[in-house]
Amino acid sequence: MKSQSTKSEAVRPRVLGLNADRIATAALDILDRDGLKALSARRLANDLGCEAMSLYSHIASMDAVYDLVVDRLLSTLPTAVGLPDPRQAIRVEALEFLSMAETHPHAFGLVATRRWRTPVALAFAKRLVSRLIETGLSPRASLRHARIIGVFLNGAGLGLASWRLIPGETESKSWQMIIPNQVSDAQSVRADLIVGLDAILDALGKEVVDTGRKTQSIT
Amino acid sequence: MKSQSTKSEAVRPRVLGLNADRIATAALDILDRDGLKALSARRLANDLGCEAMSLYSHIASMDAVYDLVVDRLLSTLPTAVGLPDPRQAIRVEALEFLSMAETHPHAFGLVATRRWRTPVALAFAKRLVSRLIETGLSPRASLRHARIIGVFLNGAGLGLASWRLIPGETESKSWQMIIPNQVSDAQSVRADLIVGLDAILDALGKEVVDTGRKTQSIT
DNA sequence: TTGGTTGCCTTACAATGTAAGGTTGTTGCA
DNA sequence: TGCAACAACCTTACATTGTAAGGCAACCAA
Repeated sequence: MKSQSTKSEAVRPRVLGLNADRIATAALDILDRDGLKALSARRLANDLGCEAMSLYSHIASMDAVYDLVVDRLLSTLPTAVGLPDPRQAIRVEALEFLSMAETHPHAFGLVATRRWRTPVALAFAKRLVSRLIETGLSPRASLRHARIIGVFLNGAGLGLASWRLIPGETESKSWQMIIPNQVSDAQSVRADLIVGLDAILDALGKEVVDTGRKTQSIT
Repeated sequence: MKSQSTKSEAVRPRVLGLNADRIATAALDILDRDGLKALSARRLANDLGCEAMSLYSHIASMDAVYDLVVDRLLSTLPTAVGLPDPRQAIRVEALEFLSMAETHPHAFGLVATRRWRTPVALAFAKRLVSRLIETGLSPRASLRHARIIGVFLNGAGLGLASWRLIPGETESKSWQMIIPNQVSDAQSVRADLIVGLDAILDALGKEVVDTGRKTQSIT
Protein backbone atom coordinates (compact mmCIF):
# COMPACT_ATOMS: atom_id res chain seq x y z
CA MET A 1 0.00 0.00 0.00
CA LYS A 2 2.92 2.31 0.63
CA SER A 3 5.26 2.27 -2.35
CA GLN A 4 5.67 -1.11 -3.92
CA SER A 5 8.55 -0.99 -6.33
CA THR A 6 8.08 -4.75 -6.66
CA LYS A 7 5.07 -4.17 -8.86
CA SER A 8 5.44 -5.09 -12.53
CA GLU A 9 4.43 -1.53 -13.31
CA ALA A 10 7.24 0.62 -14.57
CA VAL A 11 9.19 2.15 -11.72
CA ARG A 12 8.69 5.85 -11.44
CA PRO A 13 11.67 7.47 -13.13
CA ARG A 14 13.92 9.52 -10.87
CA VAL A 15 13.54 12.54 -13.15
CA LEU A 16 10.39 13.24 -15.08
CA GLY A 17 11.51 16.34 -16.89
CA LEU A 18 8.60 18.25 -15.50
CA ASN A 19 8.53 21.93 -16.38
CA ALA A 20 6.23 24.82 -17.06
CA ASP A 21 6.01 24.09 -20.76
CA ARG A 22 4.86 20.52 -20.30
CA ILE A 23 2.41 21.63 -17.64
CA ALA A 24 0.95 24.18 -20.02
CA THR A 25 0.58 21.58 -22.73
CA ALA A 26 -1.13 19.13 -20.42
CA ALA A 27 -3.41 21.82 -19.05
CA LEU A 28 -4.51 22.94 -22.49
CA ASP A 29 -5.12 19.35 -23.42
CA ILE A 30 -7.37 18.80 -20.43
CA LEU A 31 -9.25 21.99 -21.17
CA ASP A 32 -9.82 20.99 -24.79
CA ARG A 33 -10.95 17.52 -23.83
CA ASP A 34 -12.98 17.97 -20.68
CA GLY A 35 -13.37 21.64 -19.91
CA LEU A 36 -12.46 23.96 -17.10
CA LYS A 37 -13.94 21.97 -14.25
CA ALA A 38 -11.77 19.00 -15.14
CA LEU A 39 -8.58 21.02 -14.87
CA SER A 40 -7.41 20.25 -11.34
CA ALA A 41 -3.96 19.83 -9.83
CA ARG A 42 -4.50 16.10 -9.35
CA ARG A 43 -5.79 15.52 -12.85
CA LEU A 44 -2.91 17.51 -14.25
CA ALA A 45 -0.42 15.50 -12.19
CA ASN A 46 -2.02 12.26 -13.23
CA ASP A 47 -1.75 13.11 -16.92
CA LEU A 48 1.88 14.09 -16.42
CA GLY A 49 2.72 10.95 -14.49
CA CYS A 50 3.52 12.57 -11.18
CA GLU A 51 1.86 13.53 -7.93
CA ALA A 52 -0.15 16.70 -7.43
CA MET A 53 2.31 18.40 -5.15
CA SER A 54 5.15 17.88 -7.58
CA LEU A 55 3.62 20.53 -9.78
CA TYR A 56 4.30 23.14 -7.18
CA SER A 57 8.03 22.97 -7.83
CA HIS A 58 7.30 24.60 -11.16
CA ILE A 59 4.20 26.66 -10.63
CA ALA A 60 3.15 28.86 -7.74
CA SER A 61 -0.54 28.00 -7.82
CA MET A 62 -3.31 26.85 -10.11
CA ASP A 63 -3.82 30.47 -11.04
CA ALA A 64 -0.35 30.40 -12.54
CA VAL A 65 -1.41 27.41 -14.63
CA TYR A 66 -4.27 29.44 -16.05
CA ASP A 67 -1.83 32.16 -17.02
CA LEU A 68 0.41 29.57 -18.61
CA VAL A 69 -2.47 28.44 -20.78
CA VAL A 70 -3.28 32.00 -21.83
CA ASP A 71 0.36 32.58 -22.70
CA ARG A 72 0.49 29.38 -24.67
CA LEU A 73 -2.56 30.31 -26.72
CA LEU A 74 -1.42 33.86 -27.40
CA SER A 75 2.11 32.92 -28.31
CA THR A 76 1.17 30.12 -30.68
CA LEU A 77 -1.18 32.39 -32.55
CA PRO A 78 0.07 32.92 -36.13
CA THR A 79 1.38 36.45 -36.59
CA ALA A 80 0.95 38.49 -39.73
CA VAL A 81 4.54 39.60 -39.96
CA GLY A 82 4.67 39.46 -43.74
CA LEU A 83 1.99 42.00 -44.38
CA PRO A 84 3.20 45.52 -45.04
CA ASP A 85 -0.18 47.14 -44.40
CA PRO A 86 -0.67 47.37 -40.63
CA ARG A 87 -4.42 47.61 -41.03
CA GLN A 88 -4.54 44.33 -42.85
CA ALA A 89 -2.19 42.76 -40.36
CA ILE A 90 -4.57 43.73 -37.59
CA ARG A 91 -7.47 42.18 -39.42
CA VAL A 92 -5.65 38.95 -40.16
CA GLU A 93 -4.52 38.51 -36.59
CA ALA A 94 -7.97 39.39 -35.30
CA LEU A 95 -9.41 36.58 -37.39
CA GLU A 96 -6.76 34.23 -36.04
CA PHE A 97 -7.75 35.27 -32.53
CA LEU A 98 -11.36 34.40 -33.25
CA SER A 99 -10.36 31.07 -34.76
CA MET A 100 -8.52 30.30 -31.57
CA ALA A 101 -11.70 30.87 -29.61
CA GLU A 102 -13.42 28.23 -31.71
CA THR A 103 -10.52 25.79 -31.61
CA HIS A 104 -10.12 26.05 -27.83
CA PRO A 105 -13.52 27.14 -26.56
CA HIS A 106 -12.91 26.15 -22.96
CA ALA A 107 -9.46 27.67 -22.73
CA PHE A 108 -10.64 30.86 -24.37
CA GLY A 109 -12.72 31.64 -21.32
CA LEU A 110 -9.45 32.14 -19.50
CA VAL A 111 -8.09 34.39 -22.23
CA ALA A 112 -11.11 36.65 -22.11
CA THR A 113 -11.52 36.60 -18.36
CA ARG A 114 -8.10 36.80 -16.75
CA ARG A 115 -6.07 39.98 -16.42
CA TRP A 116 -3.27 40.12 -18.96
CA ARG A 117 -0.29 40.66 -16.70
CA THR A 118 2.25 38.23 -18.10
CA PRO A 119 4.98 39.53 -20.44
CA VAL A 120 3.63 37.40 -23.27
CA ALA A 121 0.13 38.77 -22.97
CA LEU A 122 1.32 42.33 -22.59
CA ALA A 123 3.52 41.97 -25.65
CA PHE A 124 0.51 40.73 -27.57
CA ALA A 125 -1.47 43.79 -26.57
CA LYS A 126 1.41 46.08 -27.34
CA ARG A 127 1.71 44.68 -30.84
CA LEU A 128 -1.83 45.79 -31.56
CA VAL A 129 -1.16 49.29 -30.27
CA SER A 130 2.04 49.51 -32.29
CA ARG A 131 0.25 48.49 -35.45
CA LEU A 132 -2.36 51.15 -34.88
CA ILE A 133 0.34 53.77 -34.44
CA GLU A 134 1.82 52.58 -37.72
CA THR A 135 -1.43 53.45 -39.44
CA GLY A 136 -0.83 57.08 -38.58
CA LEU A 137 -2.94 57.37 -35.46
CA SER A 138 -1.83 59.40 -32.49
CA PRO A 139 -0.74 57.47 -29.40
CA ARG A 140 -3.94 58.46 -27.64
CA ALA A 141 -6.16 57.30 -30.49
CA SER A 142 -4.14 54.11 -30.91
CA LEU A 143 -4.66 53.21 -27.30
CA ARG A 144 -8.35 53.91 -27.59
CA HIS A 145 -8.75 51.88 -30.76
CA ALA A 146 -6.78 49.03 -29.31
CA ARG A 147 -9.14 48.95 -26.36
CA ILE A 148 -12.16 48.98 -28.62
CA ILE A 149 -10.87 46.25 -30.90
CA GLY A 150 -9.64 44.26 -27.92
CA VAL A 151 -12.88 44.17 -26.02
CA PHE A 152 -14.80 43.33 -29.17
CA LEU A 153 -12.52 40.41 -29.88
CA ASN A 154 -12.87 39.20 -26.32
CA GLY A 155 -16.63 39.37 -26.46
CA ALA A 156 -16.83 37.86 -29.92
CA GLY A 157 -14.49 35.07 -28.92
CA LEU A 158 -16.60 34.28 -25.90
CA GLY A 159 -19.66 34.16 -28.09
CA LEU A 160 -18.04 31.89 -30.64
CA ALA A 161 -16.66 29.62 -27.94
CA SER A 162 -20.09 29.39 -26.42
CA TRP A 163 -21.54 28.35 -29.76
CA ARG A 164 -18.93 25.65 -30.20
CA LEU A 165 -19.77 24.18 -26.83
CA ILE A 166 -23.56 24.28 -26.97
CA PRO A 167 -24.63 24.99 -30.51
CA GLY A 168 -28.00 26.45 -31.31
CA GLU A 169 -29.82 26.10 -28.09
CA THR A 170 -31.19 29.58 -28.30
CA GLU A 171 -33.30 28.84 -31.35
CA SER A 172 -36.55 27.84 -29.68
CA LYS A 173 -40.13 28.75 -30.47
CA SER A 174 -40.05 32.11 -28.73
CA TRP A 175 -37.29 33.31 -31.02
CA GLN A 176 -39.19 32.30 -34.11
CA MET A 177 -41.92 34.77 -33.22
CA ILE A 178 -39.50 37.67 -33.47
CA ILE A 179 -37.13 36.48 -36.14
CA PRO A 180 -38.78 33.74 -38.20
CA ASN A 181 -36.94 31.32 -40.45
CA GLN A 182 -33.47 32.23 -39.28
CA VAL A 183 -30.93 29.50 -39.36
CA SER A 184 -28.34 30.02 -36.68
CA ASP A 185 -25.38 27.75 -36.91
CA ALA A 186 -21.84 28.36 -35.81
CA GLN A 187 -20.89 29.51 -39.29
CA SER A 188 -23.53 32.19 -39.50
CA VAL A 189 -22.59 33.47 -36.06
CA ARG A 190 -18.97 33.63 -37.08
CA ALA A 191 -19.87 35.44 -40.30
CA ASP A 192 -22.00 37.94 -38.40
CA LEU A 193 -19.25 38.73 -35.97
CA ILE A 194 -16.76 39.23 -38.76
CA VAL A 195 -19.12 41.75 -40.26
CA GLY A 196 -18.97 43.47 -36.89
CA LEU A 197 -15.20 43.35 -36.83
CA ASP A 198 -14.98 44.90 -40.27
CA ALA A 199 -17.50 47.55 -39.33
CA ILE A 200 -15.33 48.51 -36.38
CA LEU A 201 -12.10 48.47 -38.35
CA ASP A 202 -13.71 50.56 -41.09
CA ALA A 203 -15.21 53.07 -38.70
CA LEU A 204 -11.98 53.49 -36.77
CA GLY A 205 -10.00 53.57 -39.99
CA LYS A 206 -11.98 56.51 -41.33
CA GLU A 207 -11.30 58.28 -38.07
CA VAL A 208 -7.62 58.38 -38.90
CA VAL A 209 -8.21 61.33 -41.17
CA ASP A 210 -10.58 63.02 -38.76
CA THR A 211 -8.32 62.46 -35.81
CA GLY A 212 -5.45 63.83 -37.76
CA ARG A 213 -7.36 67.03 -38.26
CA LYS A 214 -9.64 67.83 -35.44
CA THR A 215 -8.58 65.55 -32.63
CA GLN A 216 -5.08 66.92 -32.84
CA SER A 217 -5.84 69.41 -30.13
CA ILE A 218 -7.45 66.86 -27.87
CA THR A 219 -4.57 64.46 -28.13
CA MET B 1 -21.78 21.51 20.56
CA LYS B 2 -24.79 19.89 18.94
CA SER B 3 -27.73 22.24 18.97
CA GLN B 4 -28.07 24.20 22.15
CA SER B 5 -31.43 25.90 22.24
CA THR B 6 -30.48 26.94 25.77
CA LYS B 7 -28.16 29.56 24.37
CA SER B 8 -29.22 33.15 24.81
CA GLU B 9 -29.05 33.40 21.02
CA ALA B 10 -32.43 33.64 19.38
CA VAL B 11 -33.93 30.25 18.61
CA ARG B 12 -33.92 29.42 14.94
CA PRO B 13 -37.37 30.23 13.63
CA ARG B 14 -39.33 27.32 12.20
CA VAL B 15 -39.80 29.21 8.94
CA LEU B 16 -37.14 31.53 7.61
CA GLY B 17 -38.95 32.68 4.52
CA LEU B 18 -36.12 31.42 2.38
CA ASN B 19 -36.71 31.73 -1.36
CA ALA B 20 -34.96 32.26 -4.65
CA ASP B 21 -35.27 36.03 -4.45
CA ARG B 22 -33.58 36.30 -1.09
CA ILE B 23 -30.90 33.89 -2.21
CA ALA B 24 -30.22 36.02 -5.27
CA THR B 25 -29.95 39.13 -3.14
CA ALA B 26 -27.56 37.51 -0.72
CA ALA B 27 -25.47 36.07 -3.53
CA LEU B 28 -25.13 39.41 -5.28
CA ASP B 29 -24.20 40.97 -1.98
CA ILE B 30 -21.42 38.47 -1.43
CA LEU B 31 -20.14 38.96 -4.96
CA ASP B 32 -20.07 42.73 -4.55
CA ARG B 33 -18.32 42.51 -1.21
CA ASP B 34 -15.87 39.66 -1.55
CA GLY B 35 -15.87 38.38 -5.11
CA LEU B 36 -16.61 35.13 -6.85
CA LYS B 37 -14.41 32.87 -4.78
CA ALA B 38 -16.26 33.89 -1.63
CA LEU B 39 -19.63 32.86 -3.05
CA SER B 40 -20.10 29.37 -1.63
CA ALA B 41 -23.12 27.46 -0.46
CA ARG B 42 -22.01 27.66 3.15
CA ARG B 43 -21.24 31.36 3.06
CA LEU B 44 -24.57 31.99 1.38
CA ALA B 45 -26.38 29.95 4.03
CA ASN B 46 -24.53 31.70 6.81
CA ASP B 47 -25.54 35.13 5.51
CA LEU B 48 -29.14 33.97 5.23
CA GLY B 49 -29.20 32.45 8.71
CA CYS B 50 -29.66 28.85 7.66
CA GLU B 51 -27.63 25.75 6.91
CA ALA B 52 -26.03 25.06 3.55
CA MET B 53 -28.30 22.20 2.57
CA SER B 54 -31.40 24.27 3.23
CA LEU B 55 -30.65 26.23 0.10
CA TYR B 56 -31.23 23.16 -1.99
CA SER B 57 -34.94 23.27 -1.30
CA HIS B 58 -35.03 26.37 -3.46
CA ILE B 59 -32.18 25.97 -5.90
CA ALA B 60 -30.99 22.96 -7.83
CA SER B 61 -27.26 23.70 -7.61
CA MET B 62 -24.80 26.50 -7.25
CA ASP B 63 -24.97 26.92 -11.00
CA ALA B 64 -28.58 27.92 -10.57
CA VAL B 65 -27.48 30.59 -8.11
CA TYR B 66 -25.21 32.06 -10.74
CA ASP B 67 -28.14 32.23 -13.11
CA LEU B 68 -30.23 33.87 -10.43
CA VAL B 69 -27.61 36.58 -10.07
CA VAL B 70 -27.49 37.16 -13.84
CA ASP B 71 -31.27 37.39 -13.92
CA ARG B 72 -31.27 39.81 -11.04
CA LEU B 73 -28.78 42.09 -12.71
CA LEU B 74 -30.49 42.02 -16.08
CA SER B 75 -33.96 42.56 -14.70
CA THR B 76 -33.04 45.45 -12.43
CA LEU B 77 -31.39 47.27 -15.30
CA PRO B 78 -33.29 50.48 -16.09
CA THR B 79 -35.12 50.19 -19.38
CA ALA B 80 -35.53 53.00 -21.87
CA VAL B 81 -39.23 52.52 -22.38
CA GLY B 82 -39.97 56.21 -22.71
CA LEU B 83 -37.82 56.81 -25.75
CA PRO B 84 -39.65 56.73 -29.08
CA ASP B 85 -36.47 56.32 -31.13
CA PRO B 86 -35.40 52.68 -30.94
CA ARG B 87 -31.85 53.57 -31.85
CA GLN B 88 -31.55 55.89 -28.92
CA ALA B 89 -33.20 53.37 -26.65
CA ILE B 90 -30.56 50.86 -27.64
CA ARG B 91 -27.80 53.30 -26.84
CA VAL B 92 -29.24 54.27 -23.48
CA GLU B 93 -29.68 50.70 -22.39
CA ALA B 94 -26.23 49.80 -23.64
CA LEU B 95 -24.77 52.50 -21.42
CA GLU B 96 -26.77 51.16 -18.51
CA PHE B 97 -25.39 47.73 -19.21
CA LEU B 98 -21.86 49.09 -19.05
CA SER B 99 -22.60 50.94 -15.84
CA MET B 100 -23.78 47.68 -14.36
CA ALA B 101 -20.42 46.15 -15.18
CA GLU B 102 -18.72 48.85 -13.17
CA THR B 103 -21.17 48.73 -10.30
CA HIS B 104 -20.98 44.94 -9.96
CA PRO B 105 -17.61 44.02 -11.41
CA HIS B 106 -17.47 40.58 -9.86
CA ALA B 107 -21.00 39.62 -10.75
CA PHE B 108 -20.57 40.87 -14.28
CA GLY B 109 -18.16 38.08 -14.98
CA LEU B 110 -21.11 35.75 -14.68
CA VAL B 111 -23.21 37.86 -17.02
CA ALA B 112 -20.56 37.80 -19.71
CA THR B 113 -19.52 34.21 -19.21
CA ARG B 114 -22.62 32.11 -18.64
CA ARG B 115 -25.01 31.02 -21.37
CA TRP B 116 -28.17 33.06 -21.37
CA ARG B 117 -30.78 30.34 -21.08
CA THR B 118 -33.17 31.72 -18.49
CA PRO B 119 -36.40 33.41 -19.63
CA VAL B 120 -35.27 36.70 -18.16
CA ALA B 121 -31.98 36.68 -20.03
CA LEU B 122 -33.59 35.57 -23.27
CA ALA B 123 -36.19 38.32 -22.96
CA PHE B 124 -33.40 40.81 -22.52
CA ALA B 125 -31.73 39.63 -25.70
CA LYS B 126 -35.01 39.61 -27.55
CA ARG B 127 -35.69 43.21 -26.59
CA LEU B 128 -32.51 44.23 -28.37
CA VAL B 129 -33.45 42.32 -31.50
CA SER B 130 -36.93 43.79 -31.47
CA ARG B 131 -35.59 47.31 -31.18
CA LEU B 132 -33.32 46.69 -34.15
CA ILE B 133 -36.27 45.45 -36.18
CA GLU B 134 -38.09 48.64 -35.24
CA THR B 135 -35.30 50.65 -36.85
CA GLY B 136 -36.28 49.13 -40.17
CA LEU B 137 -33.74 46.35 -40.39
CA SER B 138 -34.61 42.96 -41.78
CA PRO B 139 -34.90 40.11 -39.28
CA ARG B 140 -31.64 38.68 -40.54
CA ALA B 141 -29.77 41.95 -40.18
CA SER B 142 -31.35 42.61 -36.80
CA LEU B 143 -30.12 39.29 -35.52
CA ARG B 144 -26.65 40.01 -36.85
CA HIS B 145 -26.51 43.48 -35.37
CA ALA B 146 -27.78 42.24 -32.06
CA ARG B 147 -24.97 39.72 -31.97
CA ILE B 148 -22.40 42.35 -32.80
CA ILE B 149 -23.65 44.83 -30.23
CA GLY B 150 -24.08 42.06 -27.68
CA VAL B 151 -20.58 40.69 -27.87
CA PHE B 152 -19.11 44.17 -27.82
CA LEU B 153 -21.03 45.00 -24.67
CA ASN B 154 -19.91 41.78 -23.06
CA GLY B 155 -16.30 42.43 -23.88
CA ALA B 156 -16.47 46.07 -22.91
CA GLY B 157 -18.19 45.21 -19.66
CA LEU B 158 -15.51 42.69 -18.82
CA GLY B 159 -12.87 45.28 -19.53
CA LEU B 160 -14.56 47.90 -17.37
CA ALA B 161 -15.12 45.43 -14.57
CA SER B 162 -11.50 44.48 -14.69
CA TRP B 163 -10.50 48.10 -14.38
CA ARG B 164 -12.72 48.58 -11.36
CA LEU B 165 -11.14 45.65 -9.61
CA ILE B 166 -7.48 46.31 -10.38
CA PRO B 167 -7.13 49.82 -11.75
CA GLY B 168 -4.18 50.84 -13.85
CA GLU B 169 -1.75 48.06 -13.35
CA THR B 170 -0.96 47.89 -17.02
CA GLU B 171 0.71 51.28 -17.05
CA SER B 172 4.29 50.30 -16.39
CA LYS B 173 7.54 51.45 -18.01
CA SER B 174 7.22 49.20 -21.03
CA TRP B 175 3.96 50.84 -22.04
CA GLN B 176 5.43 54.29 -21.81
CA MET B 177 7.87 53.42 -24.55
CA ILE B 178 5.06 52.85 -27.01
CA ILE B 179 2.49 55.32 -25.83
CA PRO B 180 4.12 57.99 -23.70
CA ASN B 181 2.30 60.33 -21.34
CA GLN B 182 -1.01 58.52 -21.49
CA VAL B 183 -3.12 58.67 -18.39
CA SER B 184 -5.25 55.58 -18.10
CA ASP B 185 -7.84 55.74 -15.40
CA ALA B 186 -11.20 54.06 -15.28
CA GLN B 187 -12.87 57.15 -16.71
CA SER B 188 -10.73 57.29 -19.80
CA VAL B 189 -11.26 53.59 -20.42
CA ARG B 190 -14.97 54.06 -20.11
CA ALA B 191 -14.90 57.03 -22.46
CA ASP B 192 -12.85 55.09 -25.00
CA LEU B 193 -15.25 52.18 -24.98
CA ILE B 194 -18.22 54.48 -25.42
CA VAL B 195 -16.51 55.87 -28.50
CA GLY B 196 -16.35 52.30 -29.71
CA LEU B 197 -20.00 51.71 -28.93
CA ASP B 198 -21.02 54.78 -30.88
CA ALA B 199 -18.79 53.80 -33.77
CA ILE B 200 -20.55 50.45 -33.93
CA LEU B 201 -24.01 51.92 -33.63
CA ASP B 202 -23.21 54.49 -36.32
CA ALA B 203 -21.72 51.97 -38.70
CA LEU B 204 -24.59 49.56 -38.29
CA GLY B 205 -27.07 52.39 -38.46
CA LYS B 206 -25.80 53.50 -41.84
CA GLU B 207 -26.19 49.98 -43.03
CA VAL B 208 -29.95 50.24 -42.59
CA VAL B 209 -30.18 52.07 -45.87
CA ASP B 210 -27.78 49.79 -47.65
CA THR B 211 -29.39 46.69 -46.26
CA GLY B 212 -32.77 47.99 -47.24
CA ARG B 213 -31.58 48.21 -50.81
CA LYS B 214 -29.01 45.67 -51.70
CA THR B 215 -29.24 43.09 -48.93
CA GLN B 216 -32.91 42.67 -49.66
CA SER B 217 -32.13 39.77 -51.91
CA ILE B 218 -29.80 38.10 -49.44
CA THR B 219 -32.30 38.26 -46.64
C1' DT C 1 -57.13 12.36 14.32
C1' DT C 2 -54.50 11.20 10.51
C1' DG C 3 -51.55 11.34 6.81
C1' DG C 4 -49.17 13.83 3.61
C1' DT C 5 -46.35 17.83 2.18
C1' DT C 6 -43.15 21.45 2.87
C1' DG C 7 -39.09 23.66 4.81
C1' DC C 8 -35.22 23.23 7.20
C1' DC C 9 -31.49 20.39 9.39
C1' DT C 10 -27.86 16.57 10.26
C1' DT C 11 -24.63 13.66 8.67
C1' DA C 12 -21.59 12.11 5.29
C1' DC C 13 -18.47 11.82 1.31
C1' DA C 14 -15.55 12.63 -2.55
C1' DA C 15 -12.87 16.20 -4.53
C1' DT C 16 -10.48 20.51 -4.33
C1' DG C 17 -5.95 23.70 -3.48
C1' DT C 18 -1.96 23.72 -1.09
C1' DA C 19 1.06 23.99 3.48
C1' DA C 20 4.85 21.41 5.71
C1' DG C 21 8.21 18.51 5.54
C1' DG C 22 10.54 14.06 3.82
C1' DT C 23 13.53 11.51 0.40
C1' DT C 24 16.79 10.93 -3.00
C1' DG C 25 19.81 11.80 -6.98
C1' DT C 26 22.96 15.41 -8.71
C1' DT C 27 26.26 18.83 -8.47
C1' DG C 28 29.84 22.23 -6.78
C1' DC C 29 33.55 22.79 -3.87
C1' DA C 30 37.06 21.24 -0.20
C1' DT D 1 37.25 11.52 -2.47
C1' DG D 2 34.07 13.56 0.85
C1' DC D 3 30.58 16.41 1.96
C1' DA D 4 27.29 19.79 1.88
C1' DA D 5 23.89 22.14 -0.70
C1' DC D 6 20.43 21.89 -3.95
C1' DA D 7 16.72 20.40 -6.98
C1' DA D 8 12.99 17.45 -8.18
C1' DC D 9 9.67 14.74 -6.67
C1' DC D 10 6.77 12.44 -2.96
C1' DT D 11 3.88 11.72 1.45
C1' DT D 12 0.86 13.26 4.60
C1' DA D 13 -2.46 16.36 6.22
C1' DC D 14 -6.06 19.88 6.49
C1' DA D 15 -9.58 23.18 5.62
C1' DT D 16 -13.07 23.99 2.26
C1' DT D 17 -15.93 22.87 -1.51
C1' DG D 18 -20.71 20.93 -3.72
C1' DT D 19 -24.23 18.02 -2.77
C1' DA D 20 -26.49 13.06 -1.94
C1' DA D 21 -29.44 10.73 1.55
C1' DG D 22 -32.32 10.84 4.90
C1' DG D 23 -34.58 12.94 9.34
C1' DC D 24 -37.78 15.78 11.84
C1' DA D 25 -41.09 19.05 13.02
C1' DA D 26 -44.79 22.19 11.63
C1' DC D 27 -48.45 22.87 8.78
C1' DC D 28 -52.78 21.67 6.00
C1' DA D 29 -56.48 18.83 3.84
C1' DA D 30 -59.48 14.94 4.88
